[in-house]
Amino acid sequence: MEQAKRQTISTLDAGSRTLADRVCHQLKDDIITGRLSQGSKIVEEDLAREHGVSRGPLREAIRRLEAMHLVQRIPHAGARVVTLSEKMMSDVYSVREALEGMSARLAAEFIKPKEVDELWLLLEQHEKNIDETEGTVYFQREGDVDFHIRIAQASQNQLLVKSLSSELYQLIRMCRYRTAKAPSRPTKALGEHRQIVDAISRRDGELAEILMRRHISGAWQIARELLLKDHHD
Amino acid sequence: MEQAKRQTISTLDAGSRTLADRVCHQLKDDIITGRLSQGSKIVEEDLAREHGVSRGPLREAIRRLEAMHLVQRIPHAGARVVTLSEKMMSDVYSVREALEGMSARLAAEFIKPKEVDELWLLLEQHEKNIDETEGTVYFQREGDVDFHIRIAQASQNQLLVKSLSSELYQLIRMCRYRTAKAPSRPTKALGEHRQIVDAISRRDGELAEILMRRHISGAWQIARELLLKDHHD
DNA sequence: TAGCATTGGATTGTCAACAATATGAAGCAG
DNA sequence: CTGCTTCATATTGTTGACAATCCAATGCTA
Repeated sequence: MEQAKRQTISTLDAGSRTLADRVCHQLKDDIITGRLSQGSKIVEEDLAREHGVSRGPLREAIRRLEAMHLVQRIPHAGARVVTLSEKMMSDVYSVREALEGMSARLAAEFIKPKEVDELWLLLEQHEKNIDETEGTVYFQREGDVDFHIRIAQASQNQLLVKSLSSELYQLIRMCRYRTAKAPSRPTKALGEHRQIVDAISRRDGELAEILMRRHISGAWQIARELLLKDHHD
Repeated sequence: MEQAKRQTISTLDAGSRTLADRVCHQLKDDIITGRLSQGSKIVEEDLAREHGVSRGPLREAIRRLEAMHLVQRIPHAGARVVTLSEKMMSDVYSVREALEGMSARLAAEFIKPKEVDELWLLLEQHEKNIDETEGTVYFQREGDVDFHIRIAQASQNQLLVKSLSSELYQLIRMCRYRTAKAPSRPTKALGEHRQIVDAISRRDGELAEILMRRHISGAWQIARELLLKDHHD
């Protein structure tokens, strides 16, 4: 009954037991929100002083950010914040499509009854949030990520969960942040989520995969159009 | 004309510019070949002394191995070599299927004419190697990895290349090492590779993806049967 | 003036000592 | 005898100083 405490994934919690954890968490947010601008160079000593830690923990933090694809590092030459070009974002969505498509397929095969119930419950909460907040879809976005992560967990594939939640998740958040001004279409997304859960609960893996891939590739189309519009202003 | 020198991926070359690079490379091989047995605990100071470096570079090496999913680390509790259970291997092959399926699909869309020629050339060399070595299929295995990496590169998706070659590649090698006693079926694999390249060169992404996924899931079936047999001896 | 070697400064890589934390054994209460 | 507490030890986390490397500005030569 106390396994819930141990279950928290280290990359998600902010309470961080170690200095490197805390600095990594802060830097991660700084990069995603743009406080550390894209392409800017990272100087270890400066950042270390700025965050009140030694270079050791900071180096570890940077290495973890590298694993999240948030910084690019070259030996002896230093690290730079990743530049999120349209091409890069396209790459991210492609990988997402592949990984989450497999997620949905496996989830249909291996999901536990309890997890199905929890998914339906989650979607109900989403619907309420949409009705209440109407225009303010920020919470919906967080919930959206939650939804996708839960599907991955339902697949019972630990490597998939790790790849998505630890390695790709932050990059996805960064993409979202750039196209956050979108009016979005939470209702449509919710409907698609429902279809996916429905397919999964009916154990139709093939359909679940197709729906999930269409869902993600659709999201990319919307995001892409937004980027093009931004280019024209 | 000198871009070829710079093109070498840091995670692949053994000549390593930094101590952490070299130690990481050595540890990686130690884990894959079993010199560091699965599940064994990793003590920083011991390994550092053993490899003639300080704890600093060794810690970095371990963190990189963690990013390759070769070791699991718990704060303040230390790191252990990953245990490659059948379930774990199954997870790896599922992720491979998703990622490399997308690779093939994108390659069909974006591959350059020059790369198509190089792929056909590669397959010819494989055929020669099979004829010459007959039973000794070790080189084929190396070449096989080369084939899959090249498809990823042909997809023009940098994230895909990185995910496969840096993060998953070593885990795949480790799986292979466990099922290496297999008589394998290089000729059959070669035929499947041909089909895949054929589909790609005809720009049929959908088919290329299906063929690639079937190819990988087939390889897993073979490997799985081998594991079951091993269990019975 | 253009091109190249040199050198100074900045930045990363490496080291060894110190502090914080967890693991396991021993002792004690119940 | 069992379960908990306490404490010693081993191991990881952190720090600041030192060495190796790279980058750019400077001056020299043709």
